[in-house]
Amino acid sequence: MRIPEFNESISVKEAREIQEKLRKEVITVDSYSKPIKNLLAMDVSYLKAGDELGAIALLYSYPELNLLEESFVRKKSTFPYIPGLLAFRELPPLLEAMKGIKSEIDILLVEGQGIAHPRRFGIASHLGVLLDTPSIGCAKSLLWGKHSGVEKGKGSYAYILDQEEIIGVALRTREGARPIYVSQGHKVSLDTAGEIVLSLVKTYRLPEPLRSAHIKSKLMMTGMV
DNA sequence: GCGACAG
DNA sequence: ATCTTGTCGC
Repeated sequence: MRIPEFNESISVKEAREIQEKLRKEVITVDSYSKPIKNLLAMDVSYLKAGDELGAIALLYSYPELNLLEESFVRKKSTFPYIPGLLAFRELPPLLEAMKGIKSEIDILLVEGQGIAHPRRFGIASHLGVLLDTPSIGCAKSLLWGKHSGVEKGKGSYAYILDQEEIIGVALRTREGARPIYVSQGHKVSLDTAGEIVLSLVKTYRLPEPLRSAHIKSKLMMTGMV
């Protein structure tokens, strides 16, 4: 898979303009032909002190979830964390990590929002559009929109709304745990995104691939491995 | 001005 | 995101 260049020296204003321009490319209906046979889980970890980011990409077979490939890179941060502009901070290292993955990728699972974003262009949508690959956004907390209460049982959900528009789902993946926030990244419908995420949940709140990515990137970053 | 605010 | 042990609750 060819990885595009990413302009890392832009202003906050330009970043928002890029989102407004690229949001037009997002496709929010299922738009892939071949069955999904693998999935790339991606996450970024930090160190308490310092300005380095550690990005990891784990390729799993789907739906068996056997780890097929793994790539990790460290990179200096070039953009601050600003709500709504997370992609400009984390995409550079994530794209770098993807260069270490040899196989063709069927779908991307990204830590963060898809279209559940003020400009409908969270990091998962951004990555999906740049690579023209189906992607799903999966976040641990809400950035944009409102939702009603979610029933107690696993699999229950409530739509995330911005006015009248549905921009994602608050999905209960485990009883007694707060819901997670799933939204279309690119080329997948909300239904499909929710179904895939739920199929990846085993024992914990987070889907297994993202949970592993969290743990592994943290270990790599702290030099524990 | 006030409140909200992915990682 | 990150700093951190025990502890309350199902």
